[in-house]
Amino acid sequence: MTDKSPPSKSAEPKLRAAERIRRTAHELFYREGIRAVGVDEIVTRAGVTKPSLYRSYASKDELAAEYLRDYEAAFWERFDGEAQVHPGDTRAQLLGYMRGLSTRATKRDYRGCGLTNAAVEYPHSDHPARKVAQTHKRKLRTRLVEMTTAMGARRPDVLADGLLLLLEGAYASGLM
Amino acid sequence: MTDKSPPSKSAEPKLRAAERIRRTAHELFYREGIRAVGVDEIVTRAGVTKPSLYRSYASKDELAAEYLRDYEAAFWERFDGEAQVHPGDTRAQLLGYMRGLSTRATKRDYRGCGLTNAAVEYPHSDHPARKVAQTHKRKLRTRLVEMTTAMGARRPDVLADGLLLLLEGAYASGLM
DNA sequence: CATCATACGTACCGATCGGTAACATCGTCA
DNA sequence: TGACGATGTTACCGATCGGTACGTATGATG
Repeated sequence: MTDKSPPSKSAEPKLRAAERIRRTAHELFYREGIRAVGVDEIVTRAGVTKPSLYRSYASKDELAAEYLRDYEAAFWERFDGEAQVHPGDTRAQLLGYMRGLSTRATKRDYRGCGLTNAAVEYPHSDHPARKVAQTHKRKLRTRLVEMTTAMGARRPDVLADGLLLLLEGAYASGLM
Repeated sequence: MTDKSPPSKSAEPKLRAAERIRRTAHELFYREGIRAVGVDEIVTRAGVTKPSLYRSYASKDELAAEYLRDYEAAFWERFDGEAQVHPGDTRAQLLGYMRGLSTRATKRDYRGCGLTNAAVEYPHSDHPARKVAQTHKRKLRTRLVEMTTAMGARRPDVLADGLLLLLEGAYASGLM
């Protein structure tokens, strides 16, 4: 309403409806779980209609995958953000992320890691959502090995696995 | 068919149908997730019919809660089993459980902790399944504090939380 | 003004969800 | 035998699921 600006020269093919759906789905999927949220509820709360959803997303599963891609992007923003706060100091970067995580995980609306949760909800590896989650966890492990290597760890992969254990433990413990 | 033995003098009020449902539900709920499994699939695979399910269980949610109670019983069996293998040695008991867990968690059909998974699927604390999960995790923490106290830890609760983090991390890491 | 594509809404679809009513059948035990 | 409790059979319910055919508003361009 208050935004009467023209669509500008943005190269984005998607406009307002798709974005509203995207954000509403993100919020609902994270808070209630993907399976627990129907497409009707999404479009209702987004103030749009169902055909608008299916014009931008092939299926609910694809919308879920998109949600997870957004979630992953936000994760890397937080994670890599520490690299800029503590340039060169890998150990401080990790500790920085852990500290931020512990802060977030103790908030009342924390519901764990959206990617891990999706893997719980969709155990089959051929599901779009599961694929995003699985790929991300692999990337994260690779990243952690790079970091522990840079730290000069004697057994970088073992340390990386330990860190992964700690991270997942913090995610899971935060949701209860 | 091959089992023609009479129901014996067992004091169990429940017979064959309820038990078949119980075990089938346990397997399906753990493997596919609770929300992913419909009651029709359960009764079909159990070789019974829907009315039989609802004669023994008030609702699907209650059946899910029952599944989690069974899961929890199996957990304590494993966990307390270590107390008998290493009597008096609390540290060895914990390590023993961790070792057993790491073995199970690396198997291909491992799908994480059923109780944690249920908490992911049902975020609302008024849900029967969620209640079972939440209560269990609290009991486990209490138990861990007792053990770390017995071990003479300087800060038993802090160590217990650390162990809880490790456990949940192992559960979550095992499912991907 | 007429045109035309883009974006959106109305109304509906078949399938499946959890759950139930009513009745037939079976085995057990008195 | 007769009565009873547990189970199976069949058919059904309203609600909700994910998904779609088709008409309508809008806004820029000729």
